Amino acid sequence: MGARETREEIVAAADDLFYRQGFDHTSFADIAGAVKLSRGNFYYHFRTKDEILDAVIDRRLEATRAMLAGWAAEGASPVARIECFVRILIMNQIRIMAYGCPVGTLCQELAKLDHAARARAADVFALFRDWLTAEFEALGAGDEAGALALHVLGWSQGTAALANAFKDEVFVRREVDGMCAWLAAQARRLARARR
Amino acid sequence: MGARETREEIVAAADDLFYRQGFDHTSFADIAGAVKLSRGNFYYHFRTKDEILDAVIDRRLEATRAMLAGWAAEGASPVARIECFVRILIMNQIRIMAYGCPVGTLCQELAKLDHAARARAADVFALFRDWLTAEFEALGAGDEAGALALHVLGWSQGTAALANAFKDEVFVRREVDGMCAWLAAQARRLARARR
DNA sequence: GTCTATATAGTGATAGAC
DNA sequence: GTCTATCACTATATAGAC
Repeated sequence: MGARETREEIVAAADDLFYRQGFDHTSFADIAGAVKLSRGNFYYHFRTKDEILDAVIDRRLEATRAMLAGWAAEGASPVARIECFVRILIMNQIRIMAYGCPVGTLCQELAKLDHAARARAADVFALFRDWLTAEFEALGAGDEAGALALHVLGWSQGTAALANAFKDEVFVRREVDGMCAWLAAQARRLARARR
Repeated sequence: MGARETREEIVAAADDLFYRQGFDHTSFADIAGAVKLSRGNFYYHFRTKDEILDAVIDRRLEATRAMLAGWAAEGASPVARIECFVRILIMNQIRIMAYGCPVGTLCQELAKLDHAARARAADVFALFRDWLTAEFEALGAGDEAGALALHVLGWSQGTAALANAFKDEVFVRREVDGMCAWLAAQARRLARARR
């Protein structure tokens, strides 16, 4: 097999394992086993664990950009597009209840490890923040857009954290509905202010 | 030194290290070093790492009960008492920006490790949830109390998660103000409904 | 590009002297 | 109650054969 394809298989497997088991708790042997490679051969593709982490973060940044671009095309209005973001809590509910939010949990783990890649992991959060900010600007939020974006992002993070701790589907549904209602209220308020 | 005191020193050191470095990443050697014990002697006090974790969770449960009891005595009204909870985001801001919320991060790590103590770690969350629920009931929220409690708890979790990722003090301040304003609005709404 | 074999360091955990 | 010495295991990482 070509080195390029093998490398990508490794990164995909590492991405999944880092999410489900955590970065520190996932060994080279785990990843090598998942792609059916010997540990020796593994080092031909990646020399250090930090190199794999960098590649995984790159992959997540790219996947996030693609997802955000998809929502931008899918939603007819800023409200509809922001609702796409909110709904990932429902769409990924089972995985979130089991393993938490992939973005938030990696950031938190790297913070505890005091890892050099900590800032790059937070860049995934920044992609969401900037995308949401642009949508709130399109809604006419002006200077307020950044604050509204962080509020929605934080709200969804908190919902994911408690979904993981309590495994309460009703809670998740209720918070998502609350977010959508809040979003509609903000849209009305901003529309009034614009007149 | 008495075994009791040594044991408590170990648990206090482990509590701190588990918070700052994570449970899995903290070794026996780290804890033994922090309390200036040899690793051999260490095993006289705790036979397994899971035993230390159990003791740390017990300690956190006890500390949380004491804190909640303190707030119950301190605040003159349910709103004032719930504001005590909200303000821990400000009081512990520096540590939260560095290491996240102690409760949330331990729950998330144990979830990834698929650790047996996962449910007991979530019990600390449950203490906050039940205390907040009782306060919202005192505010006249009735059946709604549990949902309002989880909403505040989730909001503070999300704020802690993003505070850790972005280290943005202005954001934390703004969300805390937002929580207090939301709380006041809920109190007004419930007071109206009671009339 | 893939493998086996191996070096080195750290882990949780135990035994037994003092 | 505290220590040193040690065990079995796993981790990252390397060397070199094929």
